[in-house]
Amino acid sequence: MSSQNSSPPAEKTAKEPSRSRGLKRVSALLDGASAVFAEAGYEAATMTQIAARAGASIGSLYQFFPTKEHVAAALHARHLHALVGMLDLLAGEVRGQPVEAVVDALFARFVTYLEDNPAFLAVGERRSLDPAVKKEARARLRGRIVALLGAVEPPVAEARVASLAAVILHLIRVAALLRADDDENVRAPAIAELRIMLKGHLAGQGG
Amino acid sequence: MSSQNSSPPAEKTAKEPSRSRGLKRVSALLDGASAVFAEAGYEAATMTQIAARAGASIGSLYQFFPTKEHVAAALHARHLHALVGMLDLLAGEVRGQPVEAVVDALFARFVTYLEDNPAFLAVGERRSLDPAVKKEARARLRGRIVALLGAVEPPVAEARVASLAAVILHLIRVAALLRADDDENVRAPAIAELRIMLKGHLAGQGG
DNA sequence: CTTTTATATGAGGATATCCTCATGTTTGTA
DNA sequence: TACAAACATGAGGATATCCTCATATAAAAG
Repeated sequence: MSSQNSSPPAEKTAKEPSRSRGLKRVSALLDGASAVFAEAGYEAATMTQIAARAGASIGSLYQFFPTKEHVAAALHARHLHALVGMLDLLAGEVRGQPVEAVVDALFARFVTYLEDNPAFLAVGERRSLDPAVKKEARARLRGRIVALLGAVEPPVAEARVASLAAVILHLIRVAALLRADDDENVRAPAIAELRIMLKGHLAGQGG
Repeated sequence: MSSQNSSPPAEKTAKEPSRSRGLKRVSALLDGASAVFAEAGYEAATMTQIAARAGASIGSLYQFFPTKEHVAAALHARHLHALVGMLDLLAGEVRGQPVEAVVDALFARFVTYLEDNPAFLAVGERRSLDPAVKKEARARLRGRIVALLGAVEPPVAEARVASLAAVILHLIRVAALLRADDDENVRAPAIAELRIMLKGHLAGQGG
């Protein structure tokens, strides 16, 4: 019924660049894709736009990414890698600090990242994304939040760490999306309310 | 750059049905659109699929909806109307009850509605939706939640009703989306955590 | 019954997108 | 330098979607 879908199949394999020129090209192509996906969303983005934005020809784009799906997948992986790295770095910085401080820092950085890289949400929530991949991505991020909560002093009740991490991850997305949804009059108090609520909840658990 | 977009323009006007046969047809067409949008999302849905699903010809579809955008707009309006009606009904039922009960009932019905009508989220979050329309829709729904919170006993602090409503509306969406995102092991505890958090927050405000 | 208006239908025009491919250019290497 | 392999390029084929339109039927009006 549809032309360019592929959940289980997608037989084509991406060709990896081997020379330095190819590496730069791929990077530029992903940057271009990032811009286009952010502006138009995954489905409305066109391969021609992406190539143009990267200063490359359409043929060059297809040399490395045999499908638009492959572009999105590569971008998704790239951002996931960056995010995980960021969270690991953060874990080192805040080890031993109280929950409130840790969650504050986590919120601040994560939300900033999502705002600065809207393409991540665009490719991370596209309809064609394999649900298994999506779940695994979420699980990875949750895992890092669990690690953050596990190194907090005084410690959080072990039993609730997992569900807390899930809730926090969702709230972060809400906070990021909230900026676009409502206008300033609604948004600022709502974000404040969100933080107060979460902090109150955390205070009740920990100590 | 793109073929079927229209944020400000969209000059074409939809023709309203005047005979009973036309009314039925429009209803059937919207039902078909609902099913297709829910399964494929707005962008991947095709007018041919919608017409087929409604048991109508493609020409008949275009008779009443000159554009796919018009179909989505009509569906959006229809669901908004239904939701507002539901919330008004609920307001009558829970008047004078404590916050916790009201919020529980609100969550239950709203989330159920969103789960039963996934097309509403599909058309409500499509990229081509005019931001002004989106904001207005959110404002309408927030307004009804404000009304609900205003008729609670004992009363909630007036100053926070607005931001509470905004937060609740977002949490409802999270709860609805959460079902699809994570698997049962994560999801159930996360929803429980969300409710506990919100209730704790409300208890702290009200009495 | 006749006329007029609303509704029904599906082939096909216009367009846009994904992707291929034959050919040319650069880069690394022997 | 000479050769091979990686990379670059853009015209155009295949396809799919949106939407139009000429024509046909049902239903209300006169």
